[in-house]
Amino acid sequence: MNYKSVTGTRDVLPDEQPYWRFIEKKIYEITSLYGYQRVDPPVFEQTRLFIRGVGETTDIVEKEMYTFLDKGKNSITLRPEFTAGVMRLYLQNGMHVLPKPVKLFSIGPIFRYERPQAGRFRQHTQFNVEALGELDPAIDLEVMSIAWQLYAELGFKGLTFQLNSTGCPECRPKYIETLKAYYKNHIDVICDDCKRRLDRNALRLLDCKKDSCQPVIAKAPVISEHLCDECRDHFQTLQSYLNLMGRPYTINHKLVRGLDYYTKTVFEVWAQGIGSQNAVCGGGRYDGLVEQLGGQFTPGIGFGSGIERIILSMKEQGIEPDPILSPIVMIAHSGEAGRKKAVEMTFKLREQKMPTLLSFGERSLKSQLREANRRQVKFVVILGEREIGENIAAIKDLHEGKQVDIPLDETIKFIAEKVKL
RNA sequence: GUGGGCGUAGCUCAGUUGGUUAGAGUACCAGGUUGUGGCCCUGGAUGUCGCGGGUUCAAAUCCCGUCGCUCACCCCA
Repeated sequence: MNYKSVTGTRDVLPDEQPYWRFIEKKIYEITSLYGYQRVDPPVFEQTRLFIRGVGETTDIVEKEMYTFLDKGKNSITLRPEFTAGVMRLYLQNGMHVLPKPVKLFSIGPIFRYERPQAGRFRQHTQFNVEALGELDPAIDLEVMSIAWQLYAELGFKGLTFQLNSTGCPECRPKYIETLKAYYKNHIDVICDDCKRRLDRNALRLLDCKKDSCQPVIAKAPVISEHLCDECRDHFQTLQSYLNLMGRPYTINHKLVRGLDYYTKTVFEVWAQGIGSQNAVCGGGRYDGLVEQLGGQFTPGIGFGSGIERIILSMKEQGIEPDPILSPIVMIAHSGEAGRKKAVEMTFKLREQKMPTLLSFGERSLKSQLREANRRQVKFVVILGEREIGENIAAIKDLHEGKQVDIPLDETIKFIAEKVKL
């Protein structure tokens, strides 16, 4: 084999397409139900947008971006997430004059240079939702509900949100100091990774999976008990809304997200069947981001959901997507006149929106029938010497195993009626 | 970036302590029906045994290197 797909990328073959269609269809239905409009920012942006938007010290920016110089010597980066690009799109196109909240969604590929594993790829596809300009926790509920309803309508069972609040620039730094102080008293028992986290990204200390660190995490100060009044109110109101709607959720004190811009609400939806990953969906509130990128203060909340992970999880749970319609008629033929008639009839049937296949070349009727069977069509129209001579078509129903002769000029009508049934 | 497992036919895999022309299932093609699919029967085609080097009379098998895939860690959808 001379050429292979690049590490961490994958081919989506016909067998998997029904999943994609099914999911996309549900996304369109639900976003329009909630009043979200689609936007498509470009796949690449100026590198500095992501550095500023995602955060200089995040893993994504430090080691996972596909960054290159184009021929004009501009530093370009394939998007490692949607939010920064959507914020840029919002500002550049003056969308801040629209009635708030501005509610947007996107679907498209995301690129991160990571080691691939089950449920993780270097190119994956995200369904992304953003709501801008609204502080009311009801918008948090709305955004979370989009994710919820999508998975519910796809057929997922036993859904639960993982929920936490990461505070705001007011209360979070104070909490981080408290957390650091606590950890410094236990520095002799924590793992090397955690020692590094203590300096660089203290919130991630809580997410360590090493057994030896668990006792320390268990007794660590909890952020929800260190929130400022505003953040605590927001968090409590959101919980009351979730209770009202009967949406199950688990307060997860260890849930911190890897991007710098999150404030207040952070959440994930977990699923089975995606290897050691568990999130099909992750998101939260980012009230300072638009300002950070040069706009006016504009609160926002959103999430990203990985479609490949949704599909893996659907397969795991045995959820079948709606099938894609395949051709139901095939035209077989023999002899010069039959062949001509077959070409003509194929295209006429397609003009009538009848999904039709033409048998190509000069082959035995047996081999044409075999192909028809393999392609799972229901009807085969046979146009051979006998049929042409008698000005008829033989129509064989492969499911029933029955065959009838129909006058040539009535065959299209005959099939059209059969197919309707 | 770190660690484990694995690279044999289009696909899924077998290949015993190194030993003749490397196998099975499935898919594919043909015949069994000189105009009729599926099921069944018979036959056929298909491989640089990932790549490079080494050990040996002899390597798919052992050793080294390399590339790739995969799972996990970090992190994330």
